[in-house]
Amino acid sequence: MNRRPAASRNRRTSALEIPAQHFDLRITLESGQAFHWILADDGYAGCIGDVPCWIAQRGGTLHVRGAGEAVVRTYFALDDDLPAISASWPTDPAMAAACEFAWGMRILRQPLWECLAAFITSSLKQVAHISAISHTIRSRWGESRDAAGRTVFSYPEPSVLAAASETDLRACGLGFRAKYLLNTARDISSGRVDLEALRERPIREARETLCSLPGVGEKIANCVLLFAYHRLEAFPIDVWIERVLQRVYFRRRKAPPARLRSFAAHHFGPYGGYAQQYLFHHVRCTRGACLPPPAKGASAKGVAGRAQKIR
DNA sequence: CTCCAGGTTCCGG
DNA sequence: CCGGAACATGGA
Repeated sequence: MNRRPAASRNRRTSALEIPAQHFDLRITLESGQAFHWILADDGYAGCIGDVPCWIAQRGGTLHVRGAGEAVVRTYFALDDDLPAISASWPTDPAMAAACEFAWGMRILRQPLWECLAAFITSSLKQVAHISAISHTIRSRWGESRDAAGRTVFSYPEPSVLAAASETDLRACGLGFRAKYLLNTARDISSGRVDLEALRERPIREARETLCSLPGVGEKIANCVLLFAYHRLEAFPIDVWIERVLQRVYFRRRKAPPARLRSFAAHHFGPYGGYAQQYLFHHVRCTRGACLPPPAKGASAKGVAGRAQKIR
């Protein structure tokens, strides 16, 4: 719906054009980093923090309405040297396949709070569910903005959600995550945790502080460190990445979590977070079909080994 | 109907 | 440190 003639949209001013090499807008916005961008014509509408905007990519050029060049370049990390980053990755077949599959994907620099909040709602949820929850929360408590003719919403401040009731949050489909989001919003708005101050802290300390927030464990902390703080060595291990590590790099489903963590930190290097996101996007899009078959007698409960329904 | 999803927390070996 | 169980919801 909402397909209207071009004349009804705000096109009196020409779009800002930004050259962007080694960049893929669609993959970047649909790889499970941010959850609020909506398809609008041949581009995406959404907010970069408080700034409503519409962005499309045609070849090596970004067409932007509503946001300035600096905001766009920072958010999409166009300053990252992607060829240099990918050159630092290990050269195994799985990594090479993911690199080719997702080439041009950038690690975003998202606003701290909205990234943290989105990932608190992410546990045991599919990406589509996380997006649905994000939109519900934004439309309920955020501020309405116009992005080149599309209505978009900012993410509500911590103080706003801190003043909401757990019942109202649960009504957004949050389930048991409602209490986590509410109590974390309270910790932020009360000042017990200062998200901005963590930018200056060593990654270990920042991770430890993030993990002190209710509903935030190591995985979500690493997602926030990577997708908001742009700590490119942060390596979130979710169910998909765990499968990749076990099946590709260990060849058996036995390595304990601590072993996976230390392996990832040493094997993927200072840009491990980028490598992780390429691997994640590839394995998720192929629903595990890109993984090697399980080692000999491994259980059939893995993705590729899932028994098909009989009849 | 069953299975699973970008996990965290709590609890006993 | 490790593995298990509980925790809600909705789509495939």
